[in-house]
Amino acid sequence: MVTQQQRRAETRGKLLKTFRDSFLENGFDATTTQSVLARTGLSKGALYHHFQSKTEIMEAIYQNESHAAIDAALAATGARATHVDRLRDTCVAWIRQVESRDTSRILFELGPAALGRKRAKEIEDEYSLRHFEKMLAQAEAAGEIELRDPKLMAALLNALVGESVIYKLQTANDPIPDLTVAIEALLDSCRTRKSDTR
Amino acid sequence: MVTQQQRRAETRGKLLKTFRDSFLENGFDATTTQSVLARTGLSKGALYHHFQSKTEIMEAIYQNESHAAIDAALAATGARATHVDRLRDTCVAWIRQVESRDTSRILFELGPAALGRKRAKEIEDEYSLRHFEKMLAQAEAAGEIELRDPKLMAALLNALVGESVIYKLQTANDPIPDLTVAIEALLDSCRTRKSDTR
DNA sequence: TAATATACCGACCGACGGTTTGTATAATTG
DNA sequence: CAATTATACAAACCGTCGGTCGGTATATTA
Repeated sequence: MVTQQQRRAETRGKLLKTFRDSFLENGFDATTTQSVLARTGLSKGALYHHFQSKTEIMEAIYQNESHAAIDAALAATGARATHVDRLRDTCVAWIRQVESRDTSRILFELGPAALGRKRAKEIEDEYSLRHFEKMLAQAEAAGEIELRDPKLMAALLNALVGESVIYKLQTANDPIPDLTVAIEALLDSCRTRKSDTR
Repeated sequence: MVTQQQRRAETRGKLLKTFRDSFLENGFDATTTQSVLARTGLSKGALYHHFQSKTEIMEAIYQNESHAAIDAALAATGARATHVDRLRDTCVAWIRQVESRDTSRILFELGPAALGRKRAKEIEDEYSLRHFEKMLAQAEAAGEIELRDPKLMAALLNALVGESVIYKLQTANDPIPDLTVAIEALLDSCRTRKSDTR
């Protein structure tokens, strides 16, 4: 006998996975509930039993992907001499891990298109931006930097990383060398005297 | 007797304006062809006589807005001592002019939602990014800076400005002071020795 | 003035996201 | 271990969307 919990998790997972696959294969516009349901063998009843709307599914996919990407970048960044170093290396790790384009397509195409740029940004802020702010706060607490507007600095760092991902996807060029310099420059601009070694 | 040219321009303009107004009032999702046409008093026939698709209208609106915003920023920036100074001030002017939120809502909400982030970026690149690249090229030609990857630098500048606009819209804070520092830092990082006055 | 091209109307279409009613199966209760 | 209830799903159905198409009135051209 199959328990309901098992069925529930299985069906929900299948729906999420099939939506994600369909988006990556056919793009957002071609990812209709009907076509996805046909692929799963499930019906509308199943879909709207597990989710309230198509948007809710898209949010779930976007959120999963966003969290996973950040976690991976953080995991790829070990201990460093200073918080600023660690912050910079996390940004670089973020870019470097974008080898399979799937993650970034979901973050930069699916998100804004399906949820609107505003809502996508909210979800992003909940997690990704919080990490930037936290790392900046740590660096500030350690006396490495001094920030007038920490939230803006976090947003600017985030923008640089995001733009670099898009750049990496659209051109064949490697943005990492220049991005490293750019981030370094940004962080230098708010370094405190005592830690400024130049 | 009314000439066809007059009618054509008038109707086309009315359609564009009403779509734009409706988006700003009701958001993208609520801006349906039917509701807009009801406001104009025109019919579907008229709409699809002047435009091939709803997307084509959105592109036109987005493009108009994008060009106008850049032109305004450039116009607000007079002569400066160096090309780098002028570039920085153009960025600041860009932000400063975002007082009526209409323009930025169209650039940052309508664009990606209606056209997809990819297409929106293409349109942006055609004009906005070209200007950044040109100004960077001038600065480089004058020996002020030295660039390994001019396209990336233009994209990064663009990202900083874009993010600041969003920040300005979502918070009450003024991003200009910190943004100025950030841009300055970015440009400093690729300054040539001879012009480095620090 | 006759012929043609342009501007527009409005009924119509397929497909979309979403709702609702019905049913088999698992979980709970006495 | 029945009887009842809650869960998981099926599928017919609905309103609305963007878009098409044949027809008509007005302007342009020959």
